[in-house]
This record gives sequence, C-alpha cells and structure tokens, in this order.
Amino acid sequence: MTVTIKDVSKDAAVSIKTVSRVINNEANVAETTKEKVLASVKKLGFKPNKSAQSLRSKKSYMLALLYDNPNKSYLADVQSGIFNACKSTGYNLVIQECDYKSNELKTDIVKFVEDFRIDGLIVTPPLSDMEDFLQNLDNHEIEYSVIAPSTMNPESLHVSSNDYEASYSLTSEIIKHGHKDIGFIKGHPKHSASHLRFNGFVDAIKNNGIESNEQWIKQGNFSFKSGFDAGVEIFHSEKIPTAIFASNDSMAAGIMKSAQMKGLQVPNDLSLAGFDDSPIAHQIWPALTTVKQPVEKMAAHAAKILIAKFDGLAEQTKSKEFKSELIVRESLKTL
Amino acid sequence: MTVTIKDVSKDAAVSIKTVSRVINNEANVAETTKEKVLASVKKLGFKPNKSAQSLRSKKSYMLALLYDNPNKSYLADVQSGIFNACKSTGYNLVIQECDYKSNELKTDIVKFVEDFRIDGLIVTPPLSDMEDFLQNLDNHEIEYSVIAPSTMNPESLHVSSNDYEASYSLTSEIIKHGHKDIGFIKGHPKHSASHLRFNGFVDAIKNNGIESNEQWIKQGNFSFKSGFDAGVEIFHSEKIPTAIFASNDSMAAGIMKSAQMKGLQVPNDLSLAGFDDSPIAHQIWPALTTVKQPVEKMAAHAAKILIAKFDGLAEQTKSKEFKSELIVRESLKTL
DNA sequence: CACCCCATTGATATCGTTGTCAAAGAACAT
DNA sequence: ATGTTCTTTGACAACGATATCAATGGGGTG
Repeated sequence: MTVTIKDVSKDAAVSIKTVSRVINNEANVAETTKEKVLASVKKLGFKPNKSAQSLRSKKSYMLALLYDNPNKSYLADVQSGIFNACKSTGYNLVIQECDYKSNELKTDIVKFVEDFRIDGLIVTPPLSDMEDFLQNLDNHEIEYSVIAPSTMNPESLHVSSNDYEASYSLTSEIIKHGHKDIGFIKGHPKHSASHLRFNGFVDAIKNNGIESNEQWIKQGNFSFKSGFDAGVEIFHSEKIPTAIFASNDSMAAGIMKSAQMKGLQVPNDLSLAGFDDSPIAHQIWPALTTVKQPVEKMAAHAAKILIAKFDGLAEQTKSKEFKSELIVRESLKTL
Repeated sequence: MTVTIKDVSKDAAVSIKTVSRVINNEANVAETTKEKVLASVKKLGFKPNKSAQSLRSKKSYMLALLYDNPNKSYLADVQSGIFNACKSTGYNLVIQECDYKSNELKTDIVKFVEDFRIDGLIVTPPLSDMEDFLQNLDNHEIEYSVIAPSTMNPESLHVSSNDYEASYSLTSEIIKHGHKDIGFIKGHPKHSASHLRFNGFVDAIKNNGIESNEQWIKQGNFSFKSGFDAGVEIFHSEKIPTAIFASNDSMAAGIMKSAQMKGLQVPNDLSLAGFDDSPIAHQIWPALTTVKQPVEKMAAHAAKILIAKFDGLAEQTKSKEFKSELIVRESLKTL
C-alpha cells in the first residue's frame, strides 16, 4: 500500500541501506547512484516513515516550545514562526506551558523531555531569563534554543532583538515631538526585556538633557491591569506628564483606559507609546505608537538553528540579533 | 538505559505480549497478572515508546488542528483546550494553517494527513462550515471532530455552542436597557455562526415588536476594519441608532473607533455590544458588553470525543452543545 | 473419566527504518 | 604484480512495540 524504502531499493536496484544513505544525505554515495535513487524516490512518491526513523535513530523529530506568557498574540506569532521553520524539515512542534514560579519546574521539564523524547527545546521569556533553568538543561545535555535571553551565552543558541536601541529611539522620537515630561511604565521585572527597555528610556532622557521624574515611573508587569493601575496613580500626581511610554501595548491600553476615565483625551491631553505592536495597538483609538519586533522571524530562526545543529549543518547554526521597527501612530502628538 | 517492555516482562515474570496487553487495557488478562504487571510498570517507571507503538500499530498518535482564522486569541484558546485534553492520553497535536479559499485545499489536506499519518483532524470555522470539505474527508475515511459546524450531521463528531440563543438574549438585554434603534453588524458570511447570530438578533427584535432599520444593518467579516467601515457608514445616516450589536468584539472595537472619531461618546451617545469576549473586550474603554463562549472547553471536548473514538470508548463519544454566558459591561447604557 | 471449550499466556514474526561491519572494487604506491 | 588504502555498497541485526497463532490449563459436560 504505502511505499517503503524497500520498494525504492527494488526500483532503483540498490540495497535499502543505500537508499537510506541517499535520503539522509550521507557522504560516500556515488553521484550516479544518488541520482538513480532520487529518481525512484520521486517516481514512487516515497516518504520515510517517521516512526520507523524515530525508533531506530532514537530521535523523536519533535521540538517543544516552552512558554509561560499570557500574551496570546505573542505566542501565536512565535508558534507560527516555528511551524514555518519546521515545515520542510520533518520536525514537529509540541507546545508546553510551564509555570516559571514552580519549584518543580526544572525537574518537570527534564521529565517532560525524557518522557516524550523531545529532541530540543525552544525557550521563551521569562524562562529564557532564568539562568539556573538553562544551566540545568545544560547539565542534562538537553538541546535548546533561546529567544531573547538576558545574558547571551555565546555557547548556546539564541536569537535576540535590539530592545535597548528600539526603546532609545522611541524615547528620542517622543522627545522630538516636543515632550519633556515623560512617564514610563516598567515591564515584568523577571523579563530581561523590561530592563533593556527601561535602560534605553533612561539613557535617551539623560542624553537629551531631560530630568526624569520618579513619580512618573511606575512598576508594571506587562498586564493591562498593571498599566491601568499605574495610570491611576500617575494621574493622582499634582502634575501629570505630557507623554507616557509603557513597556508594552497592553499596559499602554490600560493607561489609555485610566486616562479616558479621568477625562483626559489621548493624544491631546496625553501622548502614549507602547511596545510590541500587538493587535490591540491598532484596535483602539487613537492607535498606539509602538515598536514592532519581528517575532515570527525570530522564532523561525530559533527553530532553524536548532534543527541545523541536529542535522550537523554547523554553518547555519548562527545566533542572531533582529532589528525592531518604530511605528508612529496617532497616540503620539507634537506639542 | 531506558526501560522497555522487555524489562517489565522480566521483572513481572510474564511474556512481553502480556505486558502489552495490560498497558493497552486488552480483555482476557487475569486480574492477578494485571496487578503484577502494573506493579512492575510503576516500579521501573516504564513508559511505552511512542515510535515503536506507532510503527507497529500504524497509528501516529497525532491529531491536527485545522484552521483558517486570523483571530489569535480564539486560536490560542482552542489549542490550549486541545492540549489539555491530549495531556494524559498519549496523543499529540500539530497545527496546520489552511486557506479555505484555495482550490487545492481538499487534496492538500488529504495529502497532509497521509504524509504525516495524522490519526484525526479537529476542524474549526470556517472550514467546519464547508460541507464538501467534510464530505471529502468522509470519502477518504479520515476521522475528524468539528467545532461549531453549520449542519450538525448526527453521524459525525462535533461540538457546538448556542449562538442563536445567546444572540437572542443579548439582543433582548439591549432592548431591556431601553433601546429601540439598534444596528447590527453581520459577521463573515462563510461562518455559520454569523447567520445564527444574525437570526437571533432579528427574532429578538421582531418578538419585541421593534422595527428594524435596514440602513443600520451592515455586512462585516469579523475584522476590526470591517467594523470600522460599517461604523463610518452608519454614522453617515441621517438618523443614527442608539445601540449597535456587532457579531464579534473586533468589529465592535472598530465601531468604537469610528464613533470616537466622529465625536460620539460610548456609551452616552451610543451603546455597543460585541460577541466572543476576546481580550480586546476589556482592554478598551468602556469595556464591551459581550457573550463569552467556553471555547477552551469546547475544543477540549472536540479532542476528547475524537480520542475516545480511537480508543473505542464509544460511550464517551458524544457530541455536545455548550452554553454561552452573557457579560454585561460599561459599553451598554440604560436609556 | 474422557472430552471439549474458553480464558489466559507466550514464542515468534513483523512494522520500516538506521547501525554495524564486512566485502568488493577502484586508485595508487611499491 | 602485489600490497595498501579509500570509496562505495550490501547483508543482516536491531530499535521497541503489537499481531498472529498456537499452547496451556481449568472448568463444565456427557
């Protein structure tokens, strides 16, 4: 019924081992033999049986995406990138939600990898920022690729984005629009991106000779509610800023809500900026000025370098930094 | 290193076939033998090797989620439900995006199922509404479970929600708040839910003795932009409604944007209602009155009944209708 | 007591690949 | 011509489960 390696070997008049060599791109196969086999493969429409390969070679051909991140749109983009990268490689993806606060996290994940014989992990923030977690994977010789890690271990596979620079230039953009009184909402403290974005903001402020007002700098956690709460606090101050930069769009939306409830008009009374370009950024009015990271591409690259490592394509196993893009929309007004 | 069925058989002093019988819950194993084997399984921490099972039994233990839906939050909920249902079953999920407009869709999917030896599909709207597509799966003897199908074939596995009733009661709620001039934005015409929601609206209007105004009824497609455009059109009318019910939250948000741009205040000048309770519903201000479907539970059930069918647990293979929940928030004002 | 039946169990083949290892042949040096 | 090395190839075992089918033994029947 289905075509097996045996059928191909008969058709090409070679041994099954030779067919195996060809489909696995092994060295030391004569060029003519290779062509003959590939012709038969194509002619018969042969597709290797994953289960048999997996059983014999002790590889599962499965990657797992580890996440603990409530941002569904981020997650969807990451997934979609990985799926695209996997598409033609024979690897598959399973998704594993974790609890980064759990005590058993480390052992749970090791168990998960062993139980399902996962070949490699793709680790997203905030797990990617937990050094002891990554160290534990190393100890157990579990392969992984990290998205946006805090410390770029040159040994390990990772993709990163220029959060600091992006935040610096968004802040500069706000300043260029004439703002001097600028508030900032920090992201979740366990995410390294939070600190990078904050540092970019602080440095841009400083380098432009602007005083920062501690009262307008609030700790958030990337959630809509934390943005809302921060907004409420800020609007209680005697003087309120003319612009607020939130470390992500959800929090910016939260601030917009609290502003509107307070009777403040965005952007006339208050300019706003977010980060991420999540769907919400253009589903509210006025639409948010923000920074778009190529999340999908980053995730795809993370998967690609992991797979390349498995397949021994060393030259393609390069970590990489991706550039973000500034998106200026109506929420930012020139004073 | 890893524990195999052989190790268990030795430990329990039975044949490997008997161990296999026990772990597959086959009939005709003496109770004492079963206990002995289970004890050894537990003691050694035996986990059957998926690849070996798969190779021999010709099952892949993989389900695929088919979707063509830009709504990331819906998708995330569906996935999450399915993953939970799969968790303890040994089944895994792969995600496959499709293009419902493609001519090759039918053959592509059959090829996909055969190439990857997918055991069963979970089909979401709008694919679930394409009868010829489902018919084609039947013809190829591909197993599937459908989420929110338009025609409930009692033969096939499906989960549905009470869209009509929910829309009817949300409309009634709007009327109860004193509204008589009510607009409606229809959803994507290829989704059966669109028609159910519209019918619920129409019937509620009628049964409450209210005239409907054709000018206030617009065709949308579930996208933010289509809601925005519909809003722009409606607000061009000489008389504008006091409330608009959009078939989903994205469109309601779009209307809110167009209202705000027109200088209309929600809910003072215009009440709004959406559908789905997507994240946007409470990330804008005022928060949207809407209907929440138990998407995650529905998806979990869809997966569960599919797996139950594979495992021959006929009694658990029951299609089911889920009830939605009305969520009244600030966007709806009493006149 | 002999017989058959049915529940229980096991020996062995099998799924479709890759791994091991040895053989065959080509190429080159002596 | 012979030996040595290297490239190319294939026969067969092995991965870890399930499937087939026959063997075993206890219980019921005549």
